[in-house]
Amino acid sequence: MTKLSLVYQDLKQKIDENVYHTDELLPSESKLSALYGASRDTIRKALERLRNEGYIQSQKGRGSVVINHQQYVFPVSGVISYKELMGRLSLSSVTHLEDQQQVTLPDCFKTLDPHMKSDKAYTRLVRQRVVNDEPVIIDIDYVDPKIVPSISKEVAENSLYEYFEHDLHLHIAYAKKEITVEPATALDQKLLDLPDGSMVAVVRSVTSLDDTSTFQYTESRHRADRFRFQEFARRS
Amino acid sequence: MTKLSLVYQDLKQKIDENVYHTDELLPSESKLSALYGASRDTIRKALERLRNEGYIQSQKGRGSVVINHQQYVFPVSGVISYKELMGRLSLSSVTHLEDQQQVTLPDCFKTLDPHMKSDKAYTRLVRQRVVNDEPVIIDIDYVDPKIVPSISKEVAENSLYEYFEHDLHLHIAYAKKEITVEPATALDQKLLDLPDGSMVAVVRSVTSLDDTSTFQYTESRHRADRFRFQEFARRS
DNA sequence: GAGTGGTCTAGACCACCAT
DNA sequence: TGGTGGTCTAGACCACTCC
Repeated sequence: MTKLSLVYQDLKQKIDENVYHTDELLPSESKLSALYGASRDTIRKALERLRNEGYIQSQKGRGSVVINHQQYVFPVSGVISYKELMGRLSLSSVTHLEDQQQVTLPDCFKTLDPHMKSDKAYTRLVRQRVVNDEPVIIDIDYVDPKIVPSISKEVAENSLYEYFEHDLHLHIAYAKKEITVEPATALDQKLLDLPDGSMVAVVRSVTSLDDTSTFQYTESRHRADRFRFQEFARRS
Repeated sequence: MTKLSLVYQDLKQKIDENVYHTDELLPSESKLSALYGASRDTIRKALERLRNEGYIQSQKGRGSVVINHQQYVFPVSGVISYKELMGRLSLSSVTHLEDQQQVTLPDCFKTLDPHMKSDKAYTRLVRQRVVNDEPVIIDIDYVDPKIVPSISKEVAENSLYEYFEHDLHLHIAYAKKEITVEPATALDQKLLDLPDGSMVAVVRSVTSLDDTSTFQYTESRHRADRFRFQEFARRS
């Protein structure tokens, strides 16, 4: 753990637990510097992260104010696994692996990754996510078999990311995402229990590692009436 | 212009114009430092911005690689005005002011701002956005009249943000946003030319100033078939 | 005038990559 | 082994807010 992350984590936790509450000023940067035994620069880097995530707003000559930040709903941005998200939201859910086979990539990822290879073989997983006995999401993943040679049913029904990072020691770095609204397919209707003519919200992502190699394409199909994405953004 | 933004802007432009192309390494931090006459720390801050926006990926011991970053489509995050966006996409569009009156806030913003005042008067604008002779978005804005006393038809049909920042000297700082998919209302059907039973993608935002005061609530209603949001995200 | 955050600098040490 | 990015420090000056 770096000193930076320690300061960042601690401040975030204290804001979450209302040790510092909304509309209040944090201690000044020099006070935090003394408190944590870190240089002002290190403190400032921690504060910058909190600013970017919507925890605080800094004002020249005054200090850093705690913002009434959102309870998490479903973040658009953030490269986070379904399992991690369920944990943060304190929800429990069940995942069913519906299908696994070798295929080539569908064209629907072309807008996200114009240079994708459409002749290369990928491992395709179809998983259904059930919350409170209701199916709400279908995840269709395409994983590069050169990087991830095999995926067991247990892994698929628990967490791909845990497996990738913990067991395979892959360093997931970033993703490009896209949200659209589309007519439900026959598969959607079957697995999400939808009537004919329904719409679904589709989140497609292309995920890359540290070394910029793209290794996973995901299509996440949500029941439209359960879809709610939230986001914090700063004016640049 | 600070030195930091100069370096950042220049590097960004050079990546956009393929002076540095995809999968290539940027000059090292110490070389950039010499090139721009700036300290390594200033260079690093500029590179960090580029990392966060999906322009580069840095690798310890190697350097910073240019990532094949996305052509802009429609960013989810980012506090950006419709006019600015049309400029970036090189699209031209026409805005019609459909209605303006004093009202109280509707409840639909409660999930974004639980502490909103539902008894306070706001200026409500209804605007229709037309691209290529087709209506694609309805924007419904609620603006705090204590901060923005009046809005002319010219301003409403050009750009609210230009007016807020340029003329009123307001410092727009951040926004919370939410995306949902909802049935089209009668107004949607009329202004977006939609058949009965259609769905629309709705982006609601709550926008705040420098001093953390909330001054604008926006409901942006998109034709579902024209809705495509893109986003870059990093694993934290 | 005292205190605050914003910008910028110069220097140090480390872990990692390439050769 | 030399060069790279990652972390951390100490100090300087500025613009701003608040009293």
